[in-house]
Amino acid sequence: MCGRYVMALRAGDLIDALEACGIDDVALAGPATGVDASPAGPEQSWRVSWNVAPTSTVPILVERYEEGADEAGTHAGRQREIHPARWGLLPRWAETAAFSSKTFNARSETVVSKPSFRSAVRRRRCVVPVQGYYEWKVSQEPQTGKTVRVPHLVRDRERPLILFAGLYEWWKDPEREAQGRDAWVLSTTILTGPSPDVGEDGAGPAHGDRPVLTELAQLHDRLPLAMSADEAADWIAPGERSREDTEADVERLRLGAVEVARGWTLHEVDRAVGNVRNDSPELIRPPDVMF
DNA sequence: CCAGACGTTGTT
DNA sequence: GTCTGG
DNA sequence: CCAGACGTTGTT
DNA sequence: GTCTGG
Repeated sequence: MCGRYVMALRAGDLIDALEACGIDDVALAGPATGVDASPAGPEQSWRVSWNVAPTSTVPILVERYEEGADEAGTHAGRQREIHPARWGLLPRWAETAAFSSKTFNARSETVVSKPSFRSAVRRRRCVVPVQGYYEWKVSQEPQTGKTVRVPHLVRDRERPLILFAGLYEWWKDPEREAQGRDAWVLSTTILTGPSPDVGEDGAGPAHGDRPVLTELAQLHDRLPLAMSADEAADWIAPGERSREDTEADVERLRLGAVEVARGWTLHEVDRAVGNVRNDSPELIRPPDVMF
Protein backbone atom coordinates (compact mmCIF):
# COMPACT_ATOMS: atom_id res chain seq x y z
CA MET A 1 0.00 0.00 0.00
CA CYS A 2 1.14 3.55 0.30
CA GLY A 3 0.71 5.78 3.32
CA ARG A 4 3.87 7.86 3.28
CA TYR A 5 6.07 9.10 0.46
CA VAL A 6 8.62 11.54 -0.96
CA MET A 7 7.78 14.57 -3.10
CA ALA A 8 10.57 17.05 -2.66
CA LEU A 9 10.23 18.70 -6.08
CA ARG A 10 8.89 22.15 -6.76
CA ALA A 11 6.55 22.64 -9.69
CA GLY A 12 9.20 23.36 -12.33
CA ASP A 13 11.36 20.40 -11.37
CA LEU A 14 8.33 18.14 -11.18
CA ILE A 15 7.37 19.07 -14.73
CA ASP A 16 10.92 18.26 -15.86
CA ALA A 17 10.84 14.94 -14.03
CA LEU A 18 7.50 14.04 -15.61
CA GLU A 19 8.97 14.81 -19.00
CA ALA A 20 11.96 12.58 -18.23
CA CYS A 21 9.43 9.83 -17.53
CA GLY A 22 7.73 10.37 -20.89
CA ILE A 23 4.85 12.64 -19.85
CA ASP A 24 4.83 15.77 -21.99
CA ASP A 25 2.80 18.95 -22.30
CA VAL A 26 2.31 19.46 -18.60
CA ALA A 27 1.40 22.89 -17.30
CA LEU A 28 0.70 24.29 -13.90
CA ALA A 29 -2.99 24.68 -13.18
CA GLY A 30 -4.40 27.78 -14.78
CA PRO A 31 -7.84 29.29 -14.43
CA ALA A 32 -10.07 26.28 -14.74
CA THR A 33 -13.61 25.84 -15.91
CA GLY A 34 -16.05 23.00 -16.22
CA VAL A 35 -17.44 20.33 -14.01
CA ASP A 36 -14.38 18.16 -13.60
CA ALA A 37 -11.75 20.76 -13.01
CA SER A 38 -13.53 23.73 -11.64
CA PRO A 39 -12.23 26.45 -9.43
CA ALA A 40 -8.55 25.79 -8.99
CA GLY A 41 -7.80 27.14 -5.55
CA PRO A 42 -4.86 29.37 -6.30
CA GLU A 43 -4.12 29.94 -2.66
CA GLN A 44 -2.49 26.65 -1.68
CA SER A 45 0.33 24.64 -3.11
CA TRP A 46 2.25 21.62 -1.93
CA ARG A 47 5.20 21.74 0.38
CA VAL A 48 8.46 20.10 -0.64
CA SER A 49 8.72 17.05 1.63
CA TRP A 50 10.65 13.85 2.20
CA ASN A 51 7.89 12.71 4.53
CA VAL A 52 4.48 13.25 2.96
CA ALA A 53 1.59 11.92 5.06
CA PRO A 54 -2.13 11.48 4.41
CA THR A 55 -4.27 14.65 4.56
CA SER A 56 -1.41 16.84 3.43
CA THR A 57 -1.42 18.72 0.14
CA VAL A 58 0.25 16.93 -2.77
CA PRO A 59 0.64 17.59 -6.49
CA ILE A 60 -1.45 15.50 -8.88
CA LEU A 61 -1.52 15.35 -12.67
CA VAL A 62 -4.94 15.69 -14.26
CA GLU A 63 -6.12 16.07 -17.81
CA ARG A 64 -9.11 17.87 -19.26
CA TYR A 65 -10.24 19.38 -22.49
CA GLU A 66 -10.56 23.06 -23.14
CA GLU A 67 -14.07 24.34 -23.42
CA GLY A 68 -15.30 23.76 -26.95
CA ALA A 69 -12.39 21.56 -27.96
CA ASP A 70 -12.92 18.54 -30.16
CA GLU A 71 -13.05 15.61 -27.79
CA ALA A 72 -12.87 12.99 -30.53
CA GLY A 73 -9.49 12.18 -31.93
CA THR A 74 -7.45 15.33 -31.72
CA HIS A 75 -5.29 16.40 -28.84
CA ALA A 76 -5.69 20.04 -29.74
CA GLY A 77 -7.65 21.03 -26.63
CA ARG A 78 -5.90 18.70 -24.24
CA GLN A 79 -4.71 20.23 -21.02
CA ARG A 80 -2.44 18.33 -18.70
CA GLU A 81 -2.16 20.20 -15.45
CA ILE A 82 -0.59 19.81 -12.07
CA HIS A 83 -2.92 20.72 -9.22
CA PRO A 84 -2.39 20.69 -5.48
CA ALA A 85 -4.78 18.23 -3.82
CA ARG A 86 -5.54 16.95 -0.35
CA TRP A 87 -4.32 13.37 0.00
CA GLY A 88 -7.41 11.38 1.01
CA LEU A 89 -10.45 11.39 -1.28
CA LEU A 90 -13.43 13.49 -0.20
CA PRO A 91 -16.68 12.30 -1.82
CA ARG A 92 -19.22 15.01 -2.56
CA TRP A 93 -21.25 13.99 0.48
CA ALA A 94 -18.41 13.98 3.02
CA GLU A 95 -19.34 16.14 5.99
CA THR A 96 -15.88 17.12 7.12
CA ALA A 97 -12.40 17.09 5.65
CA ALA A 98 -11.44 14.57 8.32
CA PHE A 99 -13.06 11.91 6.15
CA SER A 100 -9.97 11.92 3.97
CA SER A 101 -7.88 10.20 6.63
CA LYS A 102 -9.75 7.00 5.77
CA THR A 103 -9.54 7.24 1.99
CA PHE A 104 -5.90 7.85 1.11
CA ASN A 105 -5.83 4.42 -0.54
CA ALA A 106 -8.54 2.70 -2.59
CA ARG A 107 -8.59 -1.05 -3.09
CA SER A 108 -8.63 -1.71 -6.81
CA GLU A 109 -10.69 -4.86 -6.25
CA THR A 110 -13.62 -2.85 -4.87
CA VAL A 111 -13.07 0.70 -6.09
CA VAL A 112 -15.77 0.46 -8.77
CA SER A 113 -18.50 -0.33 -6.25
CA LYS A 114 -17.51 1.47 -3.05
CA PRO A 115 -19.66 4.58 -2.45
CA SER A 116 -16.61 6.69 -1.68
CA PHE A 117 -14.80 5.94 -4.95
CA ARG A 118 -17.20 4.67 -7.62
CA SER A 119 -18.06 8.09 -8.99
CA ALA A 120 -14.47 9.27 -9.23
CA VAL A 121 -13.13 6.08 -10.78
CA ARG A 122 -15.39 6.44 -13.81
CA ARG A 123 -14.40 9.93 -14.79
CA ARG A 124 -11.91 11.59 -12.46
CA ARG A 125 -8.64 9.75 -12.73
CA CYS A 126 -5.22 11.23 -12.14
CA VAL A 127 -1.56 10.46 -11.69
CA VAL A 128 0.01 10.87 -8.27
CA PRO A 129 3.73 11.34 -8.91
CA VAL A 130 6.17 10.36 -6.15
CA GLN A 131 9.96 10.20 -5.95
CA GLY A 132 9.69 7.15 -3.75
CA TYR A 133 7.39 5.70 -1.11
CA TYR A 134 7.89 4.27 2.35
CA GLU A 135 6.71 0.90 3.54
CA TRP A 136 7.08 -0.52 7.03
CA LYS A 137 8.14 -4.15 6.96
CA VAL A 138 6.57 -6.02 9.83
CA SER A 139 8.44 -8.87 11.44
CA GLN A 140 8.69 -10.72 14.73
CA GLU A 141 11.75 -10.69 16.92
CA PRO A 142 12.58 -14.41 17.22
CA GLN A 143 13.59 -14.09 20.89
CA THR A 144 10.86 -11.95 22.36
CA GLY A 145 8.14 -12.41 19.76
CA LYS A 146 7.69 -8.67 19.70
CA THR A 147 6.45 -7.04 16.52
CA VAL A 148 8.92 -4.68 14.89
CA ARG A 149 8.25 -2.33 11.97
CA VAL A 150 11.24 -1.34 9.88
CA PRO A 151 10.76 1.43 7.31
CA HIS A 152 11.99 0.98 3.74
CA LEU A 153 12.11 3.31 0.75
CA VAL A 154 10.90 2.04 -2.63
CA ARG A 155 11.89 3.92 -5.77
CA ASP A 156 12.37 3.33 -9.48
CA ARG A 157 15.84 2.21 -10.58
CA GLU A 158 15.81 4.26 -13.77
CA ARG A 159 13.26 7.02 -13.55
CA PRO A 160 13.05 9.98 -11.20
CA LEU A 161 9.38 9.31 -10.43
CA ILE A 162 6.89 6.57 -9.80
CA LEU A 163 3.53 7.35 -11.43
CA PHE A 164 0.76 6.10 -9.16
CA ALA A 165 -2.74 5.56 -10.47
CA GLY A 166 -5.05 7.88 -8.57
CA LEU A 167 -8.51 9.40 -8.47
CA TYR A 168 -9.58 12.93 -7.71
CA GLU A 169 -12.71 14.65 -6.49
CA TRP A 170 -13.87 18.19 -5.81
CA TRP A 171 -15.44 18.81 -2.43
CA LYS A 172 -17.10 21.92 -1.09
CA ASP A 173 -15.90 22.66 2.42
CA PRO A 174 -18.87 23.89 4.53
CA GLU A 175 -16.56 25.62 7.01
CA ARG A 176 -14.81 27.65 4.37
CA GLU A 177 -18.10 28.41 2.69
CA ALA A 178 -19.47 29.79 5.94
CA GLN A 179 -16.47 32.07 6.14
CA GLY A 180 -17.08 33.28 2.62
CA ARG A 181 -13.78 31.86 1.41
CA ASP A 182 -13.04 29.75 -1.66
CA ALA A 183 -14.67 26.52 -0.51
CA TRP A 184 -13.69 24.05 -3.23
CA VAL A 185 -11.10 21.49 -2.18
CA LEU A 186 -9.45 19.10 -4.62
CA SER A 187 -8.72 15.70 -3.08
CA THR A 188 -7.04 12.53 -4.26
CA THR A 189 -6.38 8.85 -3.50
CA ILE A 190 -3.94 6.14 -4.63
CA LEU A 191 -5.13 2.73 -5.86
CA THR A 192 -3.71 -0.47 -4.37
CA GLY A 193 -3.68 -4.11 -5.36
CA PRO A 194 -2.30 -7.40 -4.10
CA SER A 195 1.46 -7.77 -4.04
CA PRO A 196 2.87 -10.00 -6.79
CA ASP A 197 2.50 -13.70 -6.13
CA VAL A 198 6.01 -15.06 -6.00
CA GLY A 199 5.53 -18.31 -4.18
CA GLU A 200 5.28 -19.57 -0.66
CA ASP A 201 8.66 -19.09 1.01
CA GLY A 202 9.64 -16.19 -1.19
CA ALA A 203 13.05 -17.74 -1.57
CA GLY A 204 13.29 -17.97 -5.31
CA PRO A 205 11.60 -16.83 -8.48
CA ALA A 206 8.39 -18.80 -8.64
CA HIS A 207 7.79 -18.08 -12.30
CA GLY A 208 10.67 -16.14 -13.67
CA ASP A 209 10.18 -13.07 -11.51
CA ARG A 210 13.12 -10.94 -10.71
CA PRO A 211 14.16 -10.68 -7.08
CA VAL A 212 12.63 -7.24 -6.59
CA LEU A 213 9.10 -8.63 -6.86
CA THR A 214 9.99 -11.14 -4.19
CA GLU A 215 11.36 -8.34 -2.04
CA LEU A 216 8.18 -6.34 -2.52
CA ALA A 217 6.01 -9.31 -1.64
CA GLN A 218 8.02 -9.84 1.54
CA LEU A 219 7.84 -6.16 2.34
CA HIS A 220 4.06 -6.03 2.29
CA ASP A 221 1.03 -7.89 0.95
CA ARG A 222 -0.36 -4.84 -0.83
CA LEU A 223 1.13 -2.80 -3.65
CA PRO A 224 0.32 0.75 -4.75
CA LEU A 225 -0.59 0.60 -8.45
CA ALA A 226 1.95 2.36 -10.66
CA MET A 227 1.89 3.01 -14.40
CA SER A 228 4.19 3.44 -17.36
CA ALA A 229 3.94 6.79 -19.18
CA ASP A 230 1.71 5.23 -21.84
CA GLU A 231 -0.58 3.67 -19.29
CA ALA A 232 -0.73 6.96 -17.42
CA ALA A 233 -1.74 8.82 -20.58
CA ASP A 234 -4.61 6.39 -21.10
CA TRP A 235 -5.62 6.41 -17.46
CA ILE A 236 -6.06 10.17 -17.18
CA ALA A 237 -7.74 10.68 -20.56
CA PRO A 238 -10.91 12.69 -19.92
CA GLY A 239 -14.40 11.39 -20.47
CA GLU A 240 -16.80 9.15 -18.59
CA ARG A 241 -16.27 5.41 -18.83
CA SER A 242 -18.99 2.80 -18.47
CA ARG A 243 -18.92 0.61 -15.42
CA GLU A 244 -17.85 -2.35 -17.56
CA ASP A 245 -15.04 -0.40 -19.19
CA THR A 246 -13.96 0.85 -15.80
CA GLU A 247 -13.75 -2.69 -14.47
CA ALA A 248 -11.57 -3.61 -17.45
CA ASP A 249 -9.40 -0.51 -17.05
CA VAL A 250 -8.72 -1.30 -13.42
CA GLU A 251 -7.97 -4.94 -14.17
CA ARG A 252 -5.48 -3.86 -16.82
CA LEU A 253 -3.97 -1.43 -14.37
CA ARG A 254 -3.42 -4.18 -11.83
CA LEU A 255 -1.60 -6.37 -14.35
CA GLY A 256 0.54 -3.50 -15.63
CA ALA A 257 1.46 -2.43 -12.11
CA VAL A 258 3.38 -5.64 -11.50
CA GLU A 259 5.42 -5.04 -14.66
CA VAL A 260 6.19 -1.49 -13.59
CA ALA A 261 7.23 -2.73 -10.16
CA ARG A 262 9.94 -4.91 -11.74
CA GLY A 263 11.85 -1.69 -12.30
CA TRP A 264 11.88 -0.73 -8.63
CA THR A 265 14.48 -1.06 -5.93
CA LEU A 266 14.20 -0.79 -2.17
CA HIS A 267 16.35 -0.31 0.88
CA GLU A 268 15.98 0.16 4.60
CA VAL A 269 15.85 3.70 5.97
CA ASP A 270 16.16 5.31 9.38
CA ARG A 271 13.27 4.87 11.81
CA ALA A 272 13.14 8.64 12.11
CA VAL A 273 10.82 8.65 9.10
CA GLY A 274 8.07 7.31 11.35
CA ASN A 275 7.61 10.70 12.94
CA VAL A 276 6.06 13.06 10.39
CA ARG A 277 7.76 16.00 12.03
CA ASN A 278 11.06 14.70 10.74
CA ASP A 279 11.50 15.96 7.20
CA SER A 280 14.89 16.08 5.53
CA PRO A 281 16.85 14.38 2.73
CA GLU A 282 18.50 12.21 5.39
CA LEU A 283 15.28 10.23 5.62
CA ILE A 284 15.77 8.54 2.26
CA ARG A 285 19.30 7.32 3.06
CA PRO A 286 20.08 3.94 4.59
CA PRO A 287 20.45 4.15 8.38
CA ASP A 288 23.83 5.31 9.65
CA VAL A 289 24.29 2.24 11.77
CA MET A 290 23.54 -0.93 9.87
CA PHE A 291 24.96 -3.77 11.92
C1' DC B 1 -39.61 2.20 6.13
C1' DC B 2 -35.61 5.16 8.57
C1' DA B 3 -30.88 5.52 10.39
C1' DG B 4 -26.38 5.27 9.69
C1' DA B 5 -22.44 4.43 7.18
C1' DC B 6 -19.70 5.43 3.42
C1' DG B 7 -12.30 3.21 4.29
C1' DT B 8 -7.72 0.75 4.52
C1' DT B 9 -4.34 -1.72 6.91
C1' DG B 10 -2.98 -4.76 10.27
C1' DT B 11 -3.78 -7.42 14.33
C1' DT B 12 -5.99 -10.78 17.07
C1' DG C 1 -25.78 10.43 -3.23
C1' DT C 2 -26.75 5.54 -2.27
C1' DC C 3 -26.36 1.18 -0.02
C1' DT C 4 -26.77 -1.72 4.26
C1' DG C 5 -28.70 -3.09 8.50
C1' DG C 6 -32.35 -3.39 11.38
C1' DC D 1 1.19 5.53 7.15
C1' DC D 2 3.16 6.27 12.34
C1' DA D 3 3.34 8.83 16.78
C1' DG D 4 1.11 10.54 20.39
C1' DA D 5 -2.69 11.63 22.97
C1' DC D 6 -6.46 10.19 25.41
C1' DG D 7 -9.27 15.99 30.08
C1' DT D 8 -11.43 19.91 32.54
C1' DT D 9 -11.50 24.18 34.81
C1' DG D 10 -9.59 28.30 35.56
C1' DT D 11 -5.92 31.50 35.20
C1' DT D 12 -2.63 34.27 32.58
C1' DG E 1 -8.03 0.32 22.61
C1' DT E 2 -8.89 4.07 19.47
C1' DC E 3 -8.86 8.61 17.67
C1' DT E 4 -6.25 12.81 16.09
C1' DG E 5 -2.53 15.26 14.02
C1' DG E 6 0.88 15.53 10.79
